[in-house]
This record gives sequence, C-alpha cells and structure tokens, in this order.
Amino acid sequence: MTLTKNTFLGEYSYSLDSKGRINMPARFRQALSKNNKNTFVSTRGMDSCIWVYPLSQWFEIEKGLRSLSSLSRIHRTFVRNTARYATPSTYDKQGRITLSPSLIEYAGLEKEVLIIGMVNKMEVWNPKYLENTEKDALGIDSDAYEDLAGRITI
Amino acid sequence: MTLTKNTFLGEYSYSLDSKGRINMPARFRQALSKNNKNTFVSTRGMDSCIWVYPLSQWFEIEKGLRSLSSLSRIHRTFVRNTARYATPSTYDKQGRITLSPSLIEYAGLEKEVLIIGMVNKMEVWNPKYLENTEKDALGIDSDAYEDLAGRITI
DNA sequence: TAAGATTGTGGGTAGTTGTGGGTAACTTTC
DNA sequence: GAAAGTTACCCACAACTACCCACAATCTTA
Repeated sequence: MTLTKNTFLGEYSYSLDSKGRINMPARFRQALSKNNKNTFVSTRGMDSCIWVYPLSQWFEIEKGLRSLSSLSRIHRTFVRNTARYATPSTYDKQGRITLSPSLIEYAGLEKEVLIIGMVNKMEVWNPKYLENTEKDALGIDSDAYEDLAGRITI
Repeated sequence: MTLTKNTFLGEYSYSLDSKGRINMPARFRQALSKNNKNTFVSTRGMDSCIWVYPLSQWFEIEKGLRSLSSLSRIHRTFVRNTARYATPSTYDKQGRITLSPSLIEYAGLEKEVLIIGMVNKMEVWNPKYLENTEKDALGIDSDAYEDLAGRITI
C-alpha cells in the first residue's frame, strides 16, 4: 500500500540485465504521482551510487540550475557536473528503466543491485560498495549526530 | 523521450567528420520546440568549448546583449566576443550541424567530440580539454561550491 | 488451497540513429 | 565566363535502442 505520493521507502534487491535495465520496485512506481509521466531521472550520487529522482523532483533541481549564470565559473562548473550525468528514462511495460553505461560504471554495478528508498529519491547500489560505505560511515563522529539532533526529531 | 521543450541533459560522444559536421544527439533534436526552425546557434564558450543554443534561446541571449551598455568596457568586450563568433546552422536530414573552422580551432576539436547538455544550451568539447578544465576546477572555492550544491541538490 | 492477477527477468525485432561519402548547386576568383 | 573551391542535400549501411512478447515466480483473493 502506498502512503504518500512520491515518497520512497525500503530496500529492494534486483538484477541488472545485459541491456543495462533495472526494474523499478512496483511500490515505487505506484507511489508516483501522475505528473511524473512514468519517468525517472538518474544521475551520479554523492557516494558511489546512482541517484534516481522522480521527474517532478528533478524539475525542482532543474529550476535551480536554470537560475544560475554561465558567466560565473563556479556556476558553470556546477551546472556541468550536475546536468552532464543526468539521464531521463521512462519505464517500459515491464516497469524497467535503462541506466546509461557511464552511470553503471560510476556505481560499479554488476548483476546484483540494491535499490534503496531515500524518501524523495532512490539510490541504486552495488551491495559490496554499500557495505564499504557503511564501514566508512562508522567513522562519523558523534558530534555530527549531535548537530543533526537540532535539525530533526526522530 | 522528451521531458521539457528546449531542455538538454546528459553527455554524448560523437565524431567530427572531415567536413566539420557533428551530429546533434537525437534527444536534443526531439527536445526542440517548433519555433526553433531546426536551427542552432553556436558561439565561443567561456571555457575552451563551443556553446550551442537552440535558436529561440539564442534570441533571449540577444535580448540580454541588447540591454548591455557600450559605455562599459566589460560589457563591450563581452558583447563583441559573443556576437562576433556566433554562427547559426540548420541541421541536415541526418541531424548534423556544421561548425565554423574558427570555432573548431577555438575549441581545439579533433575527431572525438563530447557534447554536454547544460539545461538551456549545449557544450561541445575536445575530451582532453574538458579533463584539464576539470582539473583546474579543483581550485574552485569549495565552500562556495558546496553552498551551491546544498541549495540546489535535493 | 486453488485460480487469477501481479511482478521480475530474458530475449527477439522493427525502427531509429550515427557515420561516411557522393553529387549537384552555388560562390568566389581570376 | 570558366575553373576551383565550398556548401547543401541525398543515399547507404552498420549499430543501437525502444518496444513487444513470453514465461516463471510470487502474491492476492475468493
């Protein structure tokens, strides 16, 4: 059952096929609001994973990008780094989207793939990479969490 | 599949042929709205690359250029550099535009060429040059960059 | 629990796309 | 006005992609 539109929760294990396609969890598809046109936008994540946005979320980012001027070097660089790896993909009749070879390489994806709901977007991981990233995350000092405590109640 | 008219995303690798033509990615062509008359305007970019605008977007730039004062030296120089090298080109039946020899030289283009979607325009790069520009970008004030990223990325 | 519906995975095929090169029309130059 | 150079348009073909169908596994419902 779907709770809120365009909200993605949970973890799913899928397989990347020989054509670079992955299934989008049925629940995630059902969660999409109509204005998403059955489309996701995938791009490089901050960790070694792929971020997948529903189209309507991506438009918010795009709006931000449009507000930047190419006269500023820093703006230019940011727009380039963001837009460059973004690839929109409408899912097919079976619910799959196609990932670009460049993104697959970036995230080091092999056959087995983990999809994680990140509330407003999804992450696609090679399970091995995620494990390593989790180990690294243990190094986060607790001060950082103290700081977070001021921003969010859980 | 097309998301929004006149929006360009993603990275494409193409080859510049012996006649100075490059293919415009099919997705970019499909993204063009009707009033573009199948035409792009290419000019010098701020980095060592070529900026390619869809015609309608170029008209916006022109409007902006008109508003700049010739009394200011910076304005004058900017208008001159932008207007001077601007060349319109309609794509042929195969979807290719012809770049002027002057622009090809400016961007140091060889056989292999990278086209990057920059939301409202495209950039055409020699991959080697882009790599260097990326290295230079490491010198960017990272606080300002992260601030930008924090504001726009969701 | 059995039948039906949904979901995840694999693969075939027709149409699209990228690339090279040929030719005719048009410009420029002498 | 003819020769040379340039440009625009056309055809051909290989590679790729989007779309479709098939089927097994899982879940739902009566």
